[in-house]
Amino acid sequence: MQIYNTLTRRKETFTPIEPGKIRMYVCGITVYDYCHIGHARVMVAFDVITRYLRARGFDVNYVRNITDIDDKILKRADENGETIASLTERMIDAMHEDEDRLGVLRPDREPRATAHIDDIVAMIATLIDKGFAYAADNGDVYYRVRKFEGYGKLNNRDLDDMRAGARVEIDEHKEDPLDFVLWKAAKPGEASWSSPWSAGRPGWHIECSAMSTCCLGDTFDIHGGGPDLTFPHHENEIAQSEAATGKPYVNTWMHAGAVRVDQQKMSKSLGNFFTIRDVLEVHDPEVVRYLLLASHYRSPINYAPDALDEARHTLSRFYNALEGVDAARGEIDARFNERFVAAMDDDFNTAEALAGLFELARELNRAKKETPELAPALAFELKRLGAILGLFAQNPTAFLKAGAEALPISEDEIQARIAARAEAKKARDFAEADRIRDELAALGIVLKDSREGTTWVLEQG
RNA sequence: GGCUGGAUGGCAGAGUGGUUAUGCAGCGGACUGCAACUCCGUGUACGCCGGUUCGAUUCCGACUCCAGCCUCCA
Repeated sequence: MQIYNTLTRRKETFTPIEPGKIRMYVCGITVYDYCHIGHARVMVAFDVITRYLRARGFDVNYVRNITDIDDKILKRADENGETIASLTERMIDAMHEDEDRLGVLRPDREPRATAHIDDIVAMIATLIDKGFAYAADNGDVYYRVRKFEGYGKLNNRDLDDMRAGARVEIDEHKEDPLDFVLWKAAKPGEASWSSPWSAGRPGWHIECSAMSTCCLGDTFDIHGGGPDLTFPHHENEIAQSEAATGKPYVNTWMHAGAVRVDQQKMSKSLGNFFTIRDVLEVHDPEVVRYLLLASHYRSPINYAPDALDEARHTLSRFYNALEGVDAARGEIDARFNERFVAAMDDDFNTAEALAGLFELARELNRAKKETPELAPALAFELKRLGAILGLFAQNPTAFLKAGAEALPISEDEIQARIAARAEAKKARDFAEADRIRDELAALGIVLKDSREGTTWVLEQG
């Protein structure tokens, strides 16, 4: 199996530290607002990665943290006039609701920063002992970046090339402008925890070092996250953890590609983001999931509402194939599974894996009319492989009729119209039959005739 | 300025040193009363300029353009 490693900037053969077991940490979100499509991409990407690794027989321990204390949280809670706990609990619940709807399985553990203050303080103390950190007289603790030899290795960056302070205020408490904060002394009235240096709160980077090490050990297999975390967040994590433990931190670094809007990165600071819940108001969660999986997890994708309409249309092709077949395990050509596994083994190439599933769907459609006895096994295989991507779990008819509850006409009335059309057809009154069909089509109801009778679906996309 | 990526047919999007990606749309055919669904067939696509090679979209170099990181951001 090959995985692209951000650290080496190439695909590498993946070998777990402990045979058969994979320890994976992914940076989760800071819970001060609703999740947007960029978050959804990371969630879905690592969900599929986890599902596939498990299907491949690995015992995966998947940890994704929750940042529940930081400046943005303090600010937002203050603006809202609510407590930090109230804000973060609301946002954690919302995040869980969003990912459940997207079919994202929960990580095995979701450690929260506020529950690991002791571990964080202990790691900072170790870094001070080893000379990699220092307490300033304002109560802050900083990491001494130039002391760590490998600093910049994840981003191929040289310390002397960095424009220190070019875009950020230089803090006079720092020995070097590039030093970053490990512990932040609280201002009067701010939430704080006691520490040997001051009453304060952890810096952002240290929590991930502390929690990942706590949950997964000094060295683990995979560390993932969004595209904007490589610098400084992950670079700083490496500096903290390797300085503290004296061991390599992570073997494989994985980063998802950005979600763009109008060719610009979707981000909180640009304000050009779509929240997951807003998108799910108008689109089936599986359609959103399909759209994210239709391109490789590392490529940038441009988010556009039209793309979702097309994704719905495309996904309905699979459901059309699955409709009317009772899937059942059976003998099947091994090439479908082989192509799927080969694609996923090659750095989780979901686009190529899906291309293979389209071939399988075509084979299923062919079987449905030519060799019906083969259809159940093909449908089973399609659903089995789809499940590894978290797709095709819905009832096909339900998917194809999704949105029907909003129609101004009931199922019974539609059936009555279909029966009337059948009568007209029988009487060879095609003008009347077409009139009925057009009338239903105006509502988005598409009729599908077959030897077994007429069924209907809602217009797709 | 430094560092990463990317540029593929009408659109989306994989991939490959010489042979079909895939999906949508289009075109032709089958099925159908006509359609829809489905099936069959159908596209001299690889930013630009050089180089390596028997042969490059695929490797190498220059160039142009796009995006990301260098500040909080998934």
